[in-house]
Amino acid sequence: MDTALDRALRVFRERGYHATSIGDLTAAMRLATGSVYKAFRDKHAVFLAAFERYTALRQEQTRSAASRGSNGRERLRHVLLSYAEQSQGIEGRRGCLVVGSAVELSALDPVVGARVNAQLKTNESFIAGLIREGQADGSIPGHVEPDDTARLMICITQGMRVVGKARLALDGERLAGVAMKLLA
Amino acid sequence: MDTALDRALRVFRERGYHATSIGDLTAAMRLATGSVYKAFRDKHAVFLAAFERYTALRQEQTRSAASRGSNGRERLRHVLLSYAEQSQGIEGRRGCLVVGSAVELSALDPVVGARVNAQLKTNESFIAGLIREGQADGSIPGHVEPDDTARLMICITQGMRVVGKARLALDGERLAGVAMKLLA
DNA sequence: TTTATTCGGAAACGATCATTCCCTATTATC
DNA sequence: GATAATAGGGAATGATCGTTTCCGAATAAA
Repeated sequence: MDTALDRALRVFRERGYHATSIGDLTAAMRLATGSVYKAFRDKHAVFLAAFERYTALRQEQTRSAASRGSNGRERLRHVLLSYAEQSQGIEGRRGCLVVGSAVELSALDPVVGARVNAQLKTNESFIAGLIREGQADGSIPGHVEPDDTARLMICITQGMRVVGKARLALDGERLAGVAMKLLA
Repeated sequence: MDTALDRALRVFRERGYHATSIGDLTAAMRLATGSVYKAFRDKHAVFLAAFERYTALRQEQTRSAASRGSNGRERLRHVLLSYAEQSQGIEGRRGCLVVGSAVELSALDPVVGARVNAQLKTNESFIAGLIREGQADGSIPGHVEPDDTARLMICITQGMRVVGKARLALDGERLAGVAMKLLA
């Protein structure tokens, strides 16, 4: 079941919602039409389940990246590096389901829109938390505005996914290096 | 003709490519089905024409915003402010056709993919040019890396459009203020 | 072994899609 | 003033969409 969802996830990431047909879905999931509709109410429900799984997986990856740092500043740097890496190459071309949903569905589908909005806010407050950690442990100056900086960093990470989809190279070390100026 | 294209443009920005039917298009353009197919080869051609018009219009807006600054640094600040403003409110929810095309079509449609890629590179070198101007006129320190900084700023601007679609508020002055640290 | 029950597969359904065709005005030409 | 040419409007068309329904196989219960 989770493996089938992972396969659906991949198709949605590559093709978006509207461009993936049930045929694409069944081919990727190695399931027949009837079986998909036995497991899910409709295409929208498959998408929502895939979205939920994606955010859970990505959240885990991001926390794991953060944990590689020894203080707030370093944790933040590793988060940026992780985003840059994920946005590049074959994984980058596959795309981010949150960004894809924000652009393709946020304005048309209130349910998806709410989930995208919630996910962005979660990510943002996670970053703001890392900034405050850094200020507490002395690795980030106290005059840095956590909320504004976090929102800008969300723009950076989401922007990386867009740029990565368009096949522009993203040198994680250099980009993260420049971005760390925001913590000066 | 240009007004019809503007109307088509708006629909594509709001709904993306796959979710806009010919019916949506004819309703927005106030034209019958046959008339649309007399003016354009197919839906894809309408989209390409709308895309071209959009990038021309946006480029003009961005250059105009840049011209409001008196030196390289200030020009860059006005560009960021312009992007933040465009990404907000009703205009932000309408979305950016470049970002939308990058996410929805870049991987599926080579023609659109190439245009998106070219547009991003144009924007990026415009920003890099402003940075170099600033370094020449003394408003930006010489140790700033123009290319890396420009690429990161492209991530910021594209990210703003994503965040704006998801209805997160973007305070232009504050965001631009934080982003200007990248020029320190 | 027999009988339910569950699960996956494939054909069939109406709806909607992009596209084409034909008709009707309107303009320009002779 | 008649006629050719063109531009726009709307119905018809085949294809594809999401969804439903029905059928067969496999498993568990009796």
